[in-house]
Amino acid sequence: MTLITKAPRGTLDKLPSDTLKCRVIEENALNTAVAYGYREIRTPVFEHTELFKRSVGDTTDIVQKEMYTFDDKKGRSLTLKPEGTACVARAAIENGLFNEALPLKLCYITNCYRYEAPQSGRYREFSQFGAEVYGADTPLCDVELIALAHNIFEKLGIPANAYTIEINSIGCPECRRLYQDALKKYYEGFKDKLCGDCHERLERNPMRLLDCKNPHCGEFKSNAPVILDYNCSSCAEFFTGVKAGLDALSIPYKVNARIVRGLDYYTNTVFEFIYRDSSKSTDESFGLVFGAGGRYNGLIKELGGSDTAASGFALGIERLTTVIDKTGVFPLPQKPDIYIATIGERAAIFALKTAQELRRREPSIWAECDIVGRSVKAQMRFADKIGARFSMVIGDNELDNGTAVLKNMATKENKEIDLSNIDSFIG
RNA sequence: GUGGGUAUAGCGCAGUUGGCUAGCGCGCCAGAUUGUGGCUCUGGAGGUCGUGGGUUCAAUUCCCACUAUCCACCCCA
Repeated sequence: MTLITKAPRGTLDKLPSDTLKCRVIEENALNTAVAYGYREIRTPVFEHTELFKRSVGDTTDIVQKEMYTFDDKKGRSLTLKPEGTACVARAAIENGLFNEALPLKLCYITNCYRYEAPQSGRYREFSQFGAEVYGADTPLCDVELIALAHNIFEKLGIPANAYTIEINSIGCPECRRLYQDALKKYYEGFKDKLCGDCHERLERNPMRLLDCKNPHCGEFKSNAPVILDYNCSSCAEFFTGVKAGLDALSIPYKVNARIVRGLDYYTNTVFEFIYRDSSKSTDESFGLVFGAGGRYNGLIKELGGSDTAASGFALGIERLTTVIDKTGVFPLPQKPDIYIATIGERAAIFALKTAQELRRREPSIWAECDIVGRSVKAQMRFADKIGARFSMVIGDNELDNGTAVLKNMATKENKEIDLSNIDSFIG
């Protein structure tokens, strides 16, 4: 299999059984968000490259090596969106949405693109559900966001013990600067004992030192400075408020001081939803992050809007699908209500008309009939294969008599019905 | 980007110490006195044995490269 019959690396065909799962997740997330006052927004798949450099951060891996960037025919540099938050922020600023009643709550489902090495649960094209709140700089706002996610998981049937909500506060930019300095100073003491990756982290992104998986470097973690100790009094108070709010709603969470987000724009609250397969490993570090988010108060101003607080999260649809496959139960796919088997041209036309009429009367009725001219036997076999609940055979006899036999495929019960009265088909 | 595994029909797999028309299971299509499903039986369609080179009389099998895929790292939803 080569060339044109192979999907590009890192992409995924969503086959009928997959799209069904995606729809369950998407409809659930969207409908649940509505109950919290979120309204859906859709933005372009590509944006000016500069948007992501400014928002995600020039030094992040996403911007430095993972973006699908190209020049259009007029030489403008465009980039396929690597995440949703920056795009929504841009659209909100551009369209003056902050002039509406605040807080402004927006949600979206969108595909994202990152040029990374594909791996389990990681694709170059993936989709996210996201929710963002603007103009609410309070712990309760963050609590409500986490509550929304929690509610979505609950409605999807994911058991509460299958995942953890892990929260942390990385403070305001001032707290973080102090902390990073302290962390750097601490690790510089062991510089010659660190692994190669950690040497780079020390320079580029010191907070990443804490989740190095090299056991050698791990030895230094326990005594390393903890970011929560460096939160200033107002940031600490904010974080206390978040915890109190979650407690009040009886939403279980764990404080995990090692959570740092990869994107530059986060401030204060950060959190992750992590699936932990207990049968696979007892190691704390093992887990699939299927959703994450936090507060990003600086972003709107950074992009040229007025100073507006913001907070939000994103869920990975594909990752959520694997979590539900392992823990929850997807509803069974729908089956046809009736299959009309036919003999001869006259009956085929009659069946086509009848099926059409049934579907017009009752759009939820799924009616099928033969369109490939197969034998009655083959038609019945097909009806069975697709799981039709009822079947009937129409031939010249039935057309002349005006009656036919409706068969319940499961119980084999037969019932005579009047072909001239289409209502007798229903029920 | 780094390291390791894999690559034979739609799916899951055999196989050849290099050699006749490359097999099996499932699935798909059709038939079993011609107007009826699930079981059974029979038949059928479907494969450039990932791609390109090399060694050889001969390569799906050996060697090399490339590509894809999976796993781990980096990073992340």
